[in-house]
Amino acid sequence: MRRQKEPAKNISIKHVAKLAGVSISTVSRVINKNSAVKGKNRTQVLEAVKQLNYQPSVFAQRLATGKSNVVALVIPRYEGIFYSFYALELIRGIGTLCEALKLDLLLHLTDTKTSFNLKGVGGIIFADLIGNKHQLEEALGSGIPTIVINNYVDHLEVNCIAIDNAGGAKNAVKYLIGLGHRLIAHISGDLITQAASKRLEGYEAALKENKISLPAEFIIKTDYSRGQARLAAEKLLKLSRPPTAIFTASDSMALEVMAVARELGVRIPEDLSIVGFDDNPSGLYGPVALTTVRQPLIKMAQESVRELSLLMGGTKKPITKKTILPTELIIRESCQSVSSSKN
Amino acid sequence: MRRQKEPAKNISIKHVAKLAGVSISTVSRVINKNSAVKGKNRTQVLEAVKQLNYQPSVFAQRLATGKSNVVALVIPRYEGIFYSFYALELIRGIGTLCEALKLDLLLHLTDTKTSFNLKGVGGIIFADLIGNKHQLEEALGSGIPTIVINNYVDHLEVNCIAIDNAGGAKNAVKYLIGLGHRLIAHISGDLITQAASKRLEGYEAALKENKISLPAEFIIKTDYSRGQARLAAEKLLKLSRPPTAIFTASDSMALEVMAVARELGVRIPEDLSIVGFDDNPSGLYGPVALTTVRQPLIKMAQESVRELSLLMGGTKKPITKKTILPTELIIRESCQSVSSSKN
DNA sequence: CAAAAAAATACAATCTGTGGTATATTTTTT
DNA sequence: AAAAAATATACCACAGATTGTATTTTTTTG
Repeated sequence: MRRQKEPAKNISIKHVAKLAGVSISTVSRVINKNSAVKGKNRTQVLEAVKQLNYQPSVFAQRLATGKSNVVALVIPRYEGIFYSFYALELIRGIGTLCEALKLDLLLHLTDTKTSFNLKGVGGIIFADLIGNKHQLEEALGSGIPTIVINNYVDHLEVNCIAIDNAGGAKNAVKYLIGLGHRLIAHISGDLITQAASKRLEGYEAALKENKISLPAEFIIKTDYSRGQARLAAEKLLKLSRPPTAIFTASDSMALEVMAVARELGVRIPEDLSIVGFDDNPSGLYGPVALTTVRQPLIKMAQESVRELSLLMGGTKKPITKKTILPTELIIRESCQSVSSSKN
Repeated sequence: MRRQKEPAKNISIKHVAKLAGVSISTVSRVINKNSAVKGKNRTQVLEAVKQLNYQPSVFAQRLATGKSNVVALVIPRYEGIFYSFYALELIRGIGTLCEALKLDLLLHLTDTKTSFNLKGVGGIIFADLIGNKHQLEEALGSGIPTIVINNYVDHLEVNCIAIDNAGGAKNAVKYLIGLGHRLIAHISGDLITQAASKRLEGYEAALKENKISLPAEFIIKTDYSRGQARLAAEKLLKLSRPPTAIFTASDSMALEVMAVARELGVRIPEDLSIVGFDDNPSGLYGPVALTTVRQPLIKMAQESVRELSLLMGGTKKPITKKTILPTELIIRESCQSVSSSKN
């Protein structure tokens, strides 16, 4: 168990300059623009840098240039395994690209009441705007390059990348219709979230397009929680004329529906088809693998960093860019065509 | 869609000083030590600060003081839902406390080959040392306060906080023994990880303490993956004299064992008791809730930030502190006493 | 009330870089 | 060979704070 010795006094650009026998500014030039300094001086500087193991102070650099290569990711502090997967997927995507682009990633967990400071941050990514619209406005007001992901923001001049929730939902329901289902119920998420309301929208659009009209009780609004999903499932399955298929606004709710069905002796997919949304790996662990709508999380994450780094680069004129990424229907075992369901 | 106007030129300490009619250093003193400046000057400075909405530049501060309040969390870049939960739990714990202590949290995803820079970082938390021992040594060499969590490091002078994997495993197995089980198998994780080898150790200790000796085939070593867990489960359950209980080194493997059991018609808990490790919420979603060993992730996370901030405070003498946190056995539905298992 | 002590404040150096400009040096052109 | 152009480097003024020291102001005290 050796004790680490105190590190020698920090070596600054001065020491390098002295050792190399050139001026400070020459060292600075060598380090920054490769072009300016050439020949013997350049070699000597590089040699000195290596010999002293010199690393410029980021703080001095940022102070001098006024630029920061720190990206702040602002993301809700929710709990739960489904959210964990989602959040970490985003973080991995963003983190990986930040690393590639030599950006530092600062993490900022928020809830509705956190007021944060953006001091020293060069760019901001808002994931999942929750009740914190004012934070976004503050960020925009500060002039720091900002981008919003997983929310389509149309009333503010800010780049955003969202997922085609409506389209994904519509496709899912069309798939069920294609299997012959007509009695298709929907368990929605919390409609104050954009995702949930768009998914409901997509569900309704698919029905309308196919001229299917259903009783109001076929749509049940929840807050995304397991508890409410359970209640919804029970209500639907005990209907005198129950649905033959249920589309839920999230995988977690779909799994809960499966659990309820199991308890009530309703077989999946023979008696009931289920489609979820998110493509959470949990959907694979049960007795019946869940058919679901996959969202391109990693792609969204990486795209956001790419766009942000462009904004941070600064020279570009800030054309506000709104992106919507397509989803993909992942067909597994939880759906069956209605004709074969009488087995 | 309003366009944000360019923010006014940054206001620095100078402007405040001028407006308040005092010197720059007086302003600085007001902002930092509350004591020095009093009376009218103090009031005027505070007034000016508010009026100009002055916020000191972190870079200048760090440059001047040589101190940084940035904490870097170095954590593996693994994927998968079980890891996601674990990692996000840690991140939430650390992030929350960082916020409380006014520390910035920098995230650093690593794999064995990433070489990272610790420039401008005031403290480092290593979570789950993977193949990156050299990174840890680099950190220690740099003199930056460092702490390791979820690994017990005894050969280096560094604070660490780990979980009592051996004790947790031992308790779990003792619980099974208490239920009357004697044929208890273990599916281990990747033994190059400390957690897995300690869990195996605890399993063996519990058996030894109760003078139970079992054939070698009752211990199966895996890499934590679902695939290998499946193979292990199949091998165990097809034994001529199969185990009546299985203790796995992780919940994910326990769930896989459950799936295999279901396929083979082995009832849980009637025919087979299962205990996992981790207390991952996924364990709650299946038909039978999993009995498991809970690790105090949040506590570990928060403790690490608390210790680190002390180290970063600096004045303290660096007494190396090694902490081991206890686990808790969470009893749910996946175990049954051996006598009642003949039903 | 003046002198001494204490407190408050201003000045200037420092932290470590960047970047514009002036000067010195080399290269190219005529 | 001289003039013009291009290039390399040094010098210096920043960036925005902190902090030790000198100085001024205030308070205390004999």
